[in-house]
Amino acid sequence: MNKNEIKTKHGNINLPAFMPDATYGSIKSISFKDATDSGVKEIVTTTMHIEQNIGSEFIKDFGGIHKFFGWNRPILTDSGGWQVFSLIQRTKGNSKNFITEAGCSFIDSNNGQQFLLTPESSMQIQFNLGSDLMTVLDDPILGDASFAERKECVRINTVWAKRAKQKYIDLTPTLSLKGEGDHPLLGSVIQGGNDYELRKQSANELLELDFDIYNFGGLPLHTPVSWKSESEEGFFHDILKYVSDLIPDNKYKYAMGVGQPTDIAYCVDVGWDLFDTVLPTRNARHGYLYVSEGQGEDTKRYKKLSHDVIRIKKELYEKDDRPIDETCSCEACSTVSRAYLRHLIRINEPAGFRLATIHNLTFYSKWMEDIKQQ
RNA sequence: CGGGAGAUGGCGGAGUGGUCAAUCGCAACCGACUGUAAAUCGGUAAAAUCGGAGGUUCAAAUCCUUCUCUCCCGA
Repeated sequence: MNKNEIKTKHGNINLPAFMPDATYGSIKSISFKDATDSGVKEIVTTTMHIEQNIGSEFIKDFGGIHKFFGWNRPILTDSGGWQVFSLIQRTKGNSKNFITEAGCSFIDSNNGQQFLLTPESSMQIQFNLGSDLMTVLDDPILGDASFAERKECVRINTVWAKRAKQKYIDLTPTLSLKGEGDHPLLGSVIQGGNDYELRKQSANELLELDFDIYNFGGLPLHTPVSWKSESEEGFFHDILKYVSDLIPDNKYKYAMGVGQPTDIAYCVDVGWDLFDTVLPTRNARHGYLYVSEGQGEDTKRYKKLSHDVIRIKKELYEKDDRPIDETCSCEACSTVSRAYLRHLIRINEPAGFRLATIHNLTFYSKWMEDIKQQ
């Protein structure tokens, strides 16, 4: 096994790798051609959104998710666990959205029907799509949930992982006959919130089940008390190193939802191979751009790596005729001024979102190259 | 010319006798964003004595008179 790359039917993934999120089947505001031009080599998409909005049976009949997207590079599918978790978090009090050991039960907002997502059905959906890297249905929990809640989530999470793995084996008859690259790889998600012992328990239980990829799950979001506010970046970094150390080096390690460029650099340092986050794309739409050091406002550092940040909507850039980043050759930097991009984004013009997204993804691509050079 | 409606902060627009030196939204400025409820969310600042004049009242942006202007309908 070569830890520098992952073999898939749709090409090899060079590690470490950053994969932008194509949540509803699209990297928001750009085309896959734009993504390719920005250096994107692999993407993440979410099974739940595809299942609910298009239907994986349809995708299967159509010829698979790669054909449907017009993207023939690797695709990692998320299980839907996080999406349901997110749904439950934001509809607290709605007794129709809940999790039991059977699976995730929730109201499909598209048709009002009760929907049950199980470890088995999530796996089936991902096979229907023809994913390259799959994720077992997991049971996320916020870092600041009660210990009892987190413990129960870890228990269910392991039960589900076991069931998902069995389903995966059932659907992969040639599994024992061929090697990596001939069948999709399967990842499970380590949970446990902000408790080291629970993380260790979760990791150990999942390691017994022998997955190809081990994911760090449950980066807390949208909570009044998140890890960030409870403690400084130190804890965030510490637990990612701690969990990475629990996973043998012959396994691929995927830090879900990470993160800021400097956090990715840190995580690579402590052993993580795969990353995905919404930050470069969402921030682009909000006018938050990543640039080389010396080109912007605040400087962010990790060891020898550093970069600046620009909040393009600020008055400061009103008359700025320079490119976003003078050292960047992306479409945005080679065609428009900061002043013009500022104008486009301030009036919510899709063309502005597109250029900003192209720039940020180009930055992330370069950043991953810089990390490899370290 | 007749009939009707209206005039409130940069803009839109609440408010029809006291609790209105005036709600709210937009625009402005600043922040946040981490397996996307996110072209979203939060904060800050600033700005109107409520078209002009007169009157009623203890009290009016709110009622009355009149003037100015705008819009709609009909000649």
